[in-house]
Formats: sequence, structure tokens, C-alpha cells
Amino acid sequence: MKGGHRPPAKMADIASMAGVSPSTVSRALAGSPLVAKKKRDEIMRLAREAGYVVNSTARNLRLKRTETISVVIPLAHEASQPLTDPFFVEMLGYLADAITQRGYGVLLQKIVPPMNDWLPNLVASGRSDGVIVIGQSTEHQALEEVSAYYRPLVVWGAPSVDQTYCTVGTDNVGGASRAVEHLIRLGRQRIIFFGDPGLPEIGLRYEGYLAALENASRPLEAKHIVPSHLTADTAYAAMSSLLASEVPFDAVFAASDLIALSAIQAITAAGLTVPGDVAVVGFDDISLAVHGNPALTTVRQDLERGARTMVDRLFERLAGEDASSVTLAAELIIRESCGAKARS
Amino acid sequence: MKGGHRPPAKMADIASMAGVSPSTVSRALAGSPLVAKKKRDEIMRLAREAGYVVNSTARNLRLKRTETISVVIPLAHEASQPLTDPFFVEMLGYLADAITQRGYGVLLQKIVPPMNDWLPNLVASGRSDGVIVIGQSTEHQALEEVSAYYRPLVVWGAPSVDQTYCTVGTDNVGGASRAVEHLIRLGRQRIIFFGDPGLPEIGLRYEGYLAALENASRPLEAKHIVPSHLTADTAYAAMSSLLASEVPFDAVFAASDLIALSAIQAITAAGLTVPGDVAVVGFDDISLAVHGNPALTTVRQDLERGARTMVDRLFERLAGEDASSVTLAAELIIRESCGAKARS
DNA sequence: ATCGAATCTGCAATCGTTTGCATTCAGGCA
DNA sequence: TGCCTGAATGCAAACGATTGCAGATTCGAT
Repeated sequence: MKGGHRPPAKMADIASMAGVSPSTVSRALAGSPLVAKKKRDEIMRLAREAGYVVNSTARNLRLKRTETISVVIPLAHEASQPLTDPFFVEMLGYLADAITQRGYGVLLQKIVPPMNDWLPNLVASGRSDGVIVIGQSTEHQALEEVSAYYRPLVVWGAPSVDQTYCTVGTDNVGGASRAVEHLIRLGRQRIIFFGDPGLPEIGLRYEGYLAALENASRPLEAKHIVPSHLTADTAYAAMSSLLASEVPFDAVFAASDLIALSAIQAITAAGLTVPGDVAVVGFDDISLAVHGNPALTTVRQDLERGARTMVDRLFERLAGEDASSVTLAAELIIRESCGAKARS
Repeated sequence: MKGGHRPPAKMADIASMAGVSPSTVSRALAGSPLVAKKKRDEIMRLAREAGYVVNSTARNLRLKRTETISVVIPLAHEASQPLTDPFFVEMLGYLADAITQRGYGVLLQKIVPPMNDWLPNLVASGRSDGVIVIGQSTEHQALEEVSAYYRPLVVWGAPSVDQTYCTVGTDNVGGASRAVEHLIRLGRQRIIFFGDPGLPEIGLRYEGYLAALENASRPLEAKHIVPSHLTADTAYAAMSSLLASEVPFDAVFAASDLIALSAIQAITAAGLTVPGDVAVVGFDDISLAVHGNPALTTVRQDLERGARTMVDRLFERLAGEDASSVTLAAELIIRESCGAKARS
């Protein structure tokens, strides 16, 4: 029935079965009206019964396209660790959906930045028709260079002034300041920024944090910033040592949910309560945030929409249009992790 | 320098630059000793400067291989939801690592099971040299059929008697019974099995659960089993209604960490404590387990090793060897979620 | 019967590599 | 000089599809 055993059938095989030329088979399978309906159906039936599927390598070569999109995940931090960050992963899932829906394949690429010409090479290899990069990480320069001559490239992240490549991202500044304003409104006095402002997106969140403090005429004390890489483990350690250092604080604005959740653990482990002693706000709204204990107040990035937008933009660019960068709104999601302060 | 602008250079271009034939360029780039060292270096230099990269589509066609592995994720439950299950995702990460290390690409495929001939089609399309399926889900039949004629196929999951395809998986029975024995040793009286024994792997975990109870001469009460699909949301709801139903229990053995974490939330939300009132054990040891609140006691599946094993097996099969199924040991990881019982 | 148009179908070139085989060339030896 | 060997190179045929163009067939109308 669905056979296709030893060497998989090729178009010529189907052709001789049907007593026609390969051209006709090709046209028939493409549903071309050039071949008579009756013969077309007959050929399709034969092909199905033989379990024939066109060889996409050959097809791609002839058509000069691959119907495949590369999704690359640059892992600046986390060394060679397997992609563990839920943010990447959720984004990847949505991207896979959006790309698959268009009938394209998803080629997954992990990049650990000491690699040098990965982007130009990826582009030149012709393995995919377009490239989506999740996060600029430290690769701004490489992205900039390639985008000068390669159109179908879309990057998740923050737009910057000197940048020509197309980004899609969340309003980091606005989202962050809304979160911090919320903490201030709740009466929190000393709000820590927990994250590494050196990375493009985090830098913007830091800006939003500063803006909110300034707006409320709160002075910034330097020790309220904690540069920290974005892994769960380092975040836990950083928070623990911060707690041990006896720097006083009653709120934490974490640059991502992942480190926010780690921070909560560290705080709880130190015998304090969240939100009683310390309020915590995250950023991202990964699916775990709502399941955290306590559930995490956070700034929501709409990844589904973001992913769809990136894919839309990418296909516009594939079609020759000149899609430009987009910034998506961020939404503050209020949950339990920054409720009422304990009286002391 | 690294140029390659309009139409990307082809081999013939490099050939004419170097004043040789494409054959020579091809051989030079492959490092063949057939072309004189001096000329070889010259050609390589030229190619690098021109930013030339061989077109892999053409190469693949000629060589009849793609240097790409398909990784497919069947989503039996969760409808069309984007891959959110951390188990899949961690596995995917490790697989991507192992595959990339061999210089192969990773083609990601999400399957939502009402699709019919996805596997035969995937295999026949020639887009990849081999296929790894993460979880048998409900697709046992399809796997069985295809494996009859297609060798390079490896599946994560449980081996079953009538099965010819190659699986790699954890010792579900042993792991589960060790977990339940641990609960019994801690003095827990009524242990719920929380999960859907209908799925292959879960079924084995259920077997282990039964075996442990039987060993301890504990009777099984039917209401101690909760069939439940594996999403975080449905698990929360199921646990909530179980708590509301006033069925008495003091321990839960959850079929996965994901639903274990949800269960903990539901239990906490109902005003009970973990592990004081209810002890909870999970299965998988996803990276979140250790960061849970409380940290989750669980049966560890060594996904890194599992992924590597799958890839090893796959490449053996690609090489024509006849790699057979493997079962990996499971390890009980004791953390906070099933400590001492509260006295009542 | 002849012609024209309308339908189908097949030929052959093409996509960019790789590689078996033939060819060229240089140099060594008789 | 002539011949042979070996190293280095190029020719041309794949790989398996798609498609412009030309050829074949049918049919109706004159």
C-alpha cells in the first residue's frame, strides 16, 4: 500500500508506471491544468499508492529555494549549555508554529558566540531561504554586516540607532518603567535592579527602571543594581550573596522571569517572604510565571504575537518588500509576588 | 572582504578567478591531495576572500545525503499548543547539541497526530538522513510500519513486546517503584497516582507504582488513580477537584514533574502544605524541579545521556549497523517535596 | 479533405556540485 | 630521442526534479 522500500521511488518510476514522461508527472502532481484531468488523477493515484514523495533536494536545487527558515539561537552566556532558557524555548515553539503554518521547515541553529563567520556562512550555504535570530546577544556587529546585503533576516531584540537590520521586540523601556512604578505605588522604598544592563534588551529595561525612579524622585543608589548573567543558577547565587550582604531592600525588579524565580527561591531560602518582605517583579511572562509559588508579577512579552510578527516580516522581505522594525507593547501582569508589604 | 553580494558566488566563479576548472576547485576545497598543495591553498584563499560557501542543496543532491536529522515532536495532547512542555524542550536542546557536534543540521518537526502519513512522507521527502522522534505518544502504529523499511529511525520512549523500531528510554518501572517505595518508607499511607496510564511510558510508571504498593502489601484503592493529560493546566484543575472531593491522601506520585509542580500549587492553594500534609514526587527531573518551591523530589531521567544515546544509535544505524533498543537507569533524587509528615 | 485552433505531451536544458575516466604534461631512464 | 610513469587537471555524466518550447493529437468548421 504505502510501500516505497529499497531505493525510494523517483519521478521517472512513476512516469513509466503511468506510461508518460516525467514532465507530465511533475505537472500532474503540481495540479497543473495543462495535463488532462483524467490523466492527472490517475497519476496522483499511482503516486500515492507507490508512496511517492518528490525529492525536495532536487526540487530545491531546480527552484532555487528551500522552503526552510533557519532559526538561530545565540547563547552568549550559558557557555555551551543546552538551550535551557524558557524564554528561548517558548519563542522557538511559537516560531515553529508560525513557520510550519506557512508550509516551511524549521532549521535549528545553536550558536555559541566565539564562532566567527557563522552568519555569512549560514546565509551563503543556501540551506534556508531566510533567517530569524532570537536575541541579538553580543552579535550586533555580525548582524549589521550581513544585513547590508542579505534581506530575509529578522532579529528578535531591541532596535538601536545605528542599526539597519530588522528587529521585532517588546517596548522594554515602557514595560520596565510600568513595573517599577507599580512597585513604587505599593510603597516599596528600595528597589533593586537585578540583571545585566550590558545586553541590549536588558539595557533598555534598566533605562525604564531609572526613568521610573527619577519620575518618582527616588534617588538611585548604586548598590541597588546587580549585574548578573541570565542563568537560573548564577541568579540564585547572586541573590543569596546580596541578601547576606545586608544591603537593605524591599523590592526586586528582575530583568527576566527566570532570574526572578531564582531570586524568589533565594529570598525564601533566606527565611524572608515574598511579597511580605520583598516584592518581586519579573519580565517576560514565561508560562512558568503563573505557576510560580507565589505566582509572579511580571511584564508580559506577547511572544506568540512577536513570533508571528517576525515571521510575517520575514516573508514580506522574502517577497522583496522592505519590512521595517517593530516594537510591541508590553503589559504589566499583576499576580501575587508583589502584593501587600508586611508591616514591620 | 567577506562580501558575496548579489547572486552568491558559485563554484564556477571561483574556478574562473583561479583559472582552473570547477572540478579542481571542488577537490581543492575538499582538501584532496589530488590537487597540488600550492594551488590548493591559493584556491582556498580565493574562496575565503570571496565569501564563497558551497551550495549545500546541490551538494546534497549529488551526494544523496543531507547531513540533516529530523527531530519530530508529536503533540498528542495539548492540541496545537506550541511546544511548552519543558521535557520536550530540554530533550530538544540536548539533541540539538549532540547532532550539531556531529556536524549535522537539525530540522524541527511538530506533529499534531490527526495528521496521517506524516512519517512515511517525512522519510520519503529526503529532507533528512535520519529521524528522531521524541516520545511515542499515540503513534506506535505509524512508527512500527515505517521502521519495517526505514532504518535510521530512533524513538524516545518505552520498548514494548511487539515492537521492531529502536527505542531509547528510561527504566520507567524501576524508577517509579523506587519513588513509591520511598514514600512508603516515609510512612505515607495513601498514595495517589497522578497521570494517565494510557500513554506508553506513563503506563510503565503506573506498573512500577503498583508493584511497589503490592510489595509493601498495600491495597490499591481505585480512587487513588487520576487519569489526566499531561498539561500543567489540566493537572492543576484535576488536583483541585481531587482535593475538593475529600478523597483522603497524604502523598502523590505524579507521572511527570510538570504535573507534579502543578499539583503542588493546587495543594498549596487549597491551604495544605507540601510536604507537611501531602508529599509529592515527580518524574523527569526537569531543570525546574530543583527550583520549585519546595524543591521537587523526583525520578531523574538523564536526558543528556539519553539524547546522546539516541544520536549515537541513529548514526550507527546510518552506518548500516543494527543498533537495538536501550533502557537507561533512573535515579531517585530526594529533595524537599516529600520530607517529614506533619503530625496530626 | 484541409486547415486552424485548442489541447495535451515530451524533449532537452537547467539548477550547482562531485567524481570516474581520459587527458596532459613533466621528468626519468634506457 | 623515445617511452613510460606518475602527478595534476579537465571533461562530461550524474543527482532528481521543473519548465520553455516545440511537436503531436484531436476536433470542429469550412
